[in-house]
Amino acid sequence: MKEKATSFDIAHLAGVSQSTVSRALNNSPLVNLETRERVQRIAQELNYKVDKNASNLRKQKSSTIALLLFEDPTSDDSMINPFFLAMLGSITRACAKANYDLLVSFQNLEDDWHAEYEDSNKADGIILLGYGNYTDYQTKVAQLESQGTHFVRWGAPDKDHPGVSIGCDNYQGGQSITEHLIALGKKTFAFIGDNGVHAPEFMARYRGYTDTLEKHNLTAKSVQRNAISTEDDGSDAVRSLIECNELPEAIVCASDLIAMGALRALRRANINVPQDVAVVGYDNIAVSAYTTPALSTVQQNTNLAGELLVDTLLRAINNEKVEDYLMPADIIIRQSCGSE
Amino acid sequence: MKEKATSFDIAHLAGVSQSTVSRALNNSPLVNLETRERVQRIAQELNYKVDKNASNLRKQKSSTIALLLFEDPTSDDSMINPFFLAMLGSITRACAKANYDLLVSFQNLEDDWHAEYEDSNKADGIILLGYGNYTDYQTKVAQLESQGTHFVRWGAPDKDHPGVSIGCDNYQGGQSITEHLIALGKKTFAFIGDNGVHAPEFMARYRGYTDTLEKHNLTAKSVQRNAISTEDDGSDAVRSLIECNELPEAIVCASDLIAMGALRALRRANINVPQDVAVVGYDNIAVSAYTTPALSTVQQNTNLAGELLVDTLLRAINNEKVEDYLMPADIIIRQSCGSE
DNA sequence: CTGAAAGCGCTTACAG
DNA sequence: CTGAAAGCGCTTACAG
Repeated sequence: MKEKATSFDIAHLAGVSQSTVSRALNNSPLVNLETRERVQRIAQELNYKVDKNASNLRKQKSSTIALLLFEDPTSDDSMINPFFLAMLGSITRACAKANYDLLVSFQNLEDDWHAEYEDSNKADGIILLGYGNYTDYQTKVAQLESQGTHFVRWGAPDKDHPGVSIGCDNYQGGQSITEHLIALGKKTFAFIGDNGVHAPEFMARYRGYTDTLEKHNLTAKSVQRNAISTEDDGSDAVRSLIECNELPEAIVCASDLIAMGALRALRRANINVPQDVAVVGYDNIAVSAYTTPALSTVQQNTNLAGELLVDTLLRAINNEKVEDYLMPADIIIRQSCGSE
Repeated sequence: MKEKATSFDIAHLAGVSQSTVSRALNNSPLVNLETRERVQRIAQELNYKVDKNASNLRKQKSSTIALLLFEDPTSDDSMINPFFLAMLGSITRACAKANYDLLVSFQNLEDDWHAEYEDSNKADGIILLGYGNYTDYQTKVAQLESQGTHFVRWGAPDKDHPGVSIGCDNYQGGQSITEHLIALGKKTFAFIGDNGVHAPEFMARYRGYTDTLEKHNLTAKSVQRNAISTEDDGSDAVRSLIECNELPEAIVCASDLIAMGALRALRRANINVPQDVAVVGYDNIAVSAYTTPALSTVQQNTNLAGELLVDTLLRAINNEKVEDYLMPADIIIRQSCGSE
């Protein structure tokens, strides 16, 4: 195993100064074409790579962005929400395309994020990804902002929220799927999911749902059940619906995971979906295509989202003006709502 | 937004030299307790963080490991295999526990991995994760080794393979699930999955399967169909089984994704699982618990795997002796094999 | 177009 | 226990 080559080694071999090597390797137009090619050839032969630490230290930037995945402390620790995993994939790809490295880290909301702002040195900017309660981490985000850290957050844009947000139009998603159910002739509804201030995404979906019902004069027949976001929560909520004799014609779930639980509880109670009751979810996670019946749901375009997040952050890093962006939500119709 | 503080700023405020600041911040026992505490307090007040680039450059290490996720070029580009996603989660957590950062990057087998050895500067070691053909990337891995790069690979340990491998016992997994089916009284079998040299994991599962059949004198009634690893492959293979009138009592799939496709093709052909035919998968991806019927499968313990991978790599980085490790595979029995 | 020199912010022998 | 100094490997004004 040879010592790792430095730019001085190349300079020596190429018969030029180390400055010229650096310029040649960075494709500076200042350097003579022939010299540049010679230097690059030698660098390749030696399998030389610039030392990122040195280069970053000198340039005072890292060409790296950090992804902070924080999970709601109530969610199942062992399994990451598949939606975030999909986002992670698209973010990874978007970073690669932009020639940025991606540092990934999981955080709990309670954690001391200091461990991560520390990344202001290791990363040029931060992507914040996770559902959860604004107010819980607002102070931390505000601190990021006051430190001048560049960051973008995944979530519903919100005037009160510091920094830039990219999100999916949860209100419109809730509207669209509810409109679809109404068009299918459903008259009574239940919504399963937290509609409180602690889950703004869910709340927006809920508002889209209730506003649409209201528009069609169907509000009176709607009930709502709380469920955080796990399968068990969904199952419990549906069981309670059954026990209270409040089972409606259509159940709108705030997430696919909740809908999985709802389907399970209905199956156990020998209630047929979609014949007896229609069920819809939200997120279009991979599983939703494989349930029986396959779940109708609302899709957030994770590929687009990843690109948008990375592009926006990169523009922010370059001190360009960046703005919130709200992506449209698309409904995916499968069997669970009985449209066929 | 203030300028970022440096160790000199702290030295100035604390009335000590910059060297002492550095030592105090690194908890060097050399420095007087009182001085150390004063320095640390001031550092905290200024929200000072050591510049990782400078520190890494000086120490010539990065406290970062890189994860190279390479995907088989034949697999569906848009969706990452959920198994790898689960691994990614556990690796992320294991890194965090060890106070290492994780750089994530996706690679195609065709890619020039140079872009990543480049990480020898940015990362102290590399984790290689992905199914696929050894021979395809063997030269690249050999090059990693010859450069003295520290790396660990996820996959079946193999004497011919350069470097250290951590993997799951695919042979034993194939055995266990086949034994279970035989115990249930199944007499005729089909295996769906590539059993060639290009997919060593699948081949090991296949050998576990055939050896077990042989042990029970059931070989004659076994057929094998090729399928790379996607759902469509599994569906195609089962259709062909049906068309050729070769449908057995039990179908052993080399992966859960293949099994998903198998279930779909059987449902379309109005063949009942598990009454008419038993189906089992491999991987225990999240989806497998939600199919109808729920899929019996073989689990690789991703949490343990992530920890093992990180621990082993870290030991390799410290130039400790590291060895291949083969994790046991556990069977997960659900409804699709008709045991209930 | 090229070179000599400064300096990014640390850590760590070396000397006291 | 502490300080002055060197140096990690680059990039980039500055001067020619």
